[in-house]
Amino acid sequence: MLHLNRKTEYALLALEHMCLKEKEKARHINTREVAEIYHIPYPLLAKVMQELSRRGFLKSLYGVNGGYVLAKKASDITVADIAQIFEGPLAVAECFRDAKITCPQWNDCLIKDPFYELNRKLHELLVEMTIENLAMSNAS
Amino acid sequence: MLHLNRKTEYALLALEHMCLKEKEKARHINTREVAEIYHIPYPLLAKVMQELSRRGFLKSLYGVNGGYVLAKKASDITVADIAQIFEGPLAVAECFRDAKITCPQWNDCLIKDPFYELNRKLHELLVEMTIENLAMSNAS
DNA sequence: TCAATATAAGACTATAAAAGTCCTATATTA
DNA sequence: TAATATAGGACTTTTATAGTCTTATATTGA
Ligand code: SF4
Ligand code: SF4
Repeated sequence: MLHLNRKTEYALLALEHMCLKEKEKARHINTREVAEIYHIPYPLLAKVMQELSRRGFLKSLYGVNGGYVLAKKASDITVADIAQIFEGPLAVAECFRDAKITCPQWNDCLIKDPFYELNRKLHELLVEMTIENLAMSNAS
Repeated sequence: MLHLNRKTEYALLALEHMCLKEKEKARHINTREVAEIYHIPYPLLAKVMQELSRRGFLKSLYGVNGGYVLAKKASDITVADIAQIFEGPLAVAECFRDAKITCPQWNDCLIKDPFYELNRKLHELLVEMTIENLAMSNAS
């Protein structure tokens, strides 16, 4: 239960990899390299990278020696941001996700207030997890 | 993202309802009553109640005036327990769910340690949420 | 110049999980 | 003994996730 999906994981792996290797290699990092190291299906990771680029988290470069670099500081990218892109808004219950309430239980719901609190706390946890923090726990 | 499923919600609604109404009504509470109040499809809620009974959270009584009563103290039933029944073990990433590691990223995974911490903290939050606590926030 | 390389984008398929339905059996009571 | 309520299993529908395929575009370097 409460599973994050693979695209989110692939995105976080790629971003953290770039945070750790970017300066060391002093060049763009391409999708194939990341896919091979972490055994991620290339076409799927490519989609993920494109989405990150479209959303302004990566800057892309075409052609030979092309690839991506981080477009933001690693400390300004959170797991909450990335998960939101690939899985939509954080919502322990569906009534926190949609603006319009469609849940038939809503009027008499006994759990929505405590669940809203849970949602808030969980969001805090995800915001605390920045790419920089993730990278620090794996720095050699 | 990080959605709890409907069966879990239905189970929690039913349990909390029973916690609040059990003493007041001094009798068993049946599935139809709960289904009607909260607008839950009856056959689906029936399944949920049966599962809760099988797992020892409810005691059942057949026949006319039959129904269910709580088999444990409300303070001893947590959201973690109930969600576990209907959605399996808490696992932010799949490698925390299965004993045998099948994830191709595992060896080089840069995120599993921080994710494990997240998983632990999230579990704490769910264990703190007992049926009694839920009921208190809705007591009139 | 042109072949190789790498990103960009959209359509498509397959698989799995969630949600809901249907049917039949069994125990209890008024 | 008819009505009521739990028990259990099979089944269908719907939705979300995961992965694939194809084509187009920009850049580089030989
Ligand atoms: S109103 Fe209650 S039952 Fe409906 S989605 Fe929100 S928390 Fe769940
Ligand atoms: S090893 Fe890493 S990528 Fe694989 S499931 Fe665990 S956290 Fe996710």
